[in-house]
Amino acid sequence: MLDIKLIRSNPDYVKACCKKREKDMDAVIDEILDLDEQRRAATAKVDAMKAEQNAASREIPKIKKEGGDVSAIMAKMKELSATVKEEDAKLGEIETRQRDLMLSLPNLPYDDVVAGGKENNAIIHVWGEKPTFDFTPKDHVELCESLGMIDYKRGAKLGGNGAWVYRGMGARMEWALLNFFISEHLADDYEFLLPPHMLGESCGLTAGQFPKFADEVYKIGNPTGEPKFLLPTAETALVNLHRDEVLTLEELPRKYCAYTPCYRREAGSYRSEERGMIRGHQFDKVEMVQYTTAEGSAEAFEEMVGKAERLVQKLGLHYQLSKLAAGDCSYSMARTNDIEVWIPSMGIYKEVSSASNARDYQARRGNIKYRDAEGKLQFAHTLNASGLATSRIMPAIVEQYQNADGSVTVPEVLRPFMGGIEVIKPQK
RNA sequence: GGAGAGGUGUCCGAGCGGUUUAAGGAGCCGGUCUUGAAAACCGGUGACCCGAAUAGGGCCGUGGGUUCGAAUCCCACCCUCUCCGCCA
Repeated sequence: MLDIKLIRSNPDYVKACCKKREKDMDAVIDEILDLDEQRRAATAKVDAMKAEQNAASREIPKIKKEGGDVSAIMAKMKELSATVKEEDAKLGEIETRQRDLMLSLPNLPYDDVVAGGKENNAIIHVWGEKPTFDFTPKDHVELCESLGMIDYKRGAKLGGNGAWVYRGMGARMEWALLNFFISEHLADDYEFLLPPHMLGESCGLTAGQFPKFADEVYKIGNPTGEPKFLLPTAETALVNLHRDEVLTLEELPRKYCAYTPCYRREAGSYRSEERGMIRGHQFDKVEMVQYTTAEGSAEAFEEMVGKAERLVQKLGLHYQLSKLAAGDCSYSMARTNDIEVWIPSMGIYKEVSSASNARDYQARRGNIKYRDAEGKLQFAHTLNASGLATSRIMPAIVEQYQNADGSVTVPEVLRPFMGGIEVIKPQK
């Protein structure tokens, strides 16, 4: 959520920022400002009436005690009470509408984030080189099947389209990847968490998935009580950890990492080129989240990008680092860098990590604060970065590390997590 | 799933319709005293909205309701604890 004071004082800047993201929010912003004036006027009116009620409430017992007659004043107050109720309801409607509109606004991109969509993304640097093969390389779907790593057919039988079963060396490698990532984060003093996968509505609201992207998560209806949803990323859980809390300066930055599957509907986004596990409804990811001070978030962002990059480097995978244009940044984010790994069979780079700085956007939604050096309350900054998502790392590994005989060499850093296995050989 | 108990300010805790502007502690900050500290005593100590304001409003799990007036009464929901049941 954005600061209403900023929208009030500089609506043109906010409008321009939205346009950088290719979102025309002019009408919404104008309505917010209009509602804001209505709200302030209505607040003044209602508050004045309530002050009168309070004064009468103090008088009535006094008069009663002195044996006076209160029927007249009570009749008058009854009338006022009805008016207050009415006006308060109107005010409530204005507030709700204003809040809904506020929640629908995207985060404002940093000034150095360029305008436009995907096509304006810029490559910051490229690491490693495209592997070359003196044989005809196979794609990951074929490799994973022939190596008995992934069972797509039975995955579909169990979970339908976009589901697969890791098995044998596939399951071993998946588990090894997750353990490798976590061990690296532990070494960097990130606290390891395993959060619940079913979250309450307010988690989605704070993270910024709701209301905008409510249709893209799996909802879990219950016969009684409030509905829950399956988290689309561990960020949704981690960023809610300190919701409605005041953190102390000493405990910032807070660094967390968590492993969870990510559940996404991916409605309508499946393309035929995205075969195999490039885009699934459930994939595994280790996520990093930091809570920082306002001053500390820029540095934290660089740290997290660097950490994610190092993971890909240690795996020896060729990748590129991109700085996303405003329109391609996540809705809640002021800045996003993507790490995209080379998938030889597709001839393109695919995102394996997205690192973003939300600044105070999520903190405002979730009321996450800290006390600064002067003792004043400030909204915390939240950042997140995948570290990493496995569902594209494994295709990249099997394709980039494949050998002429159809085997796949296991990246060295994973071997300790796979019982020392060096090569995954085709099954007989 | 059933029964019971409970959710109050940074923490503990009172409060059961109108002297509550949320008692009383503890903690924290400042002061007095002291060589210094402790103790004792005195004063201060919340987040939010509106506003020029030291004026007002709102906040006692959340949302409704009753009332001239609700932390206090009623309803629904959420959460915690205890016991029972169910448990691939």
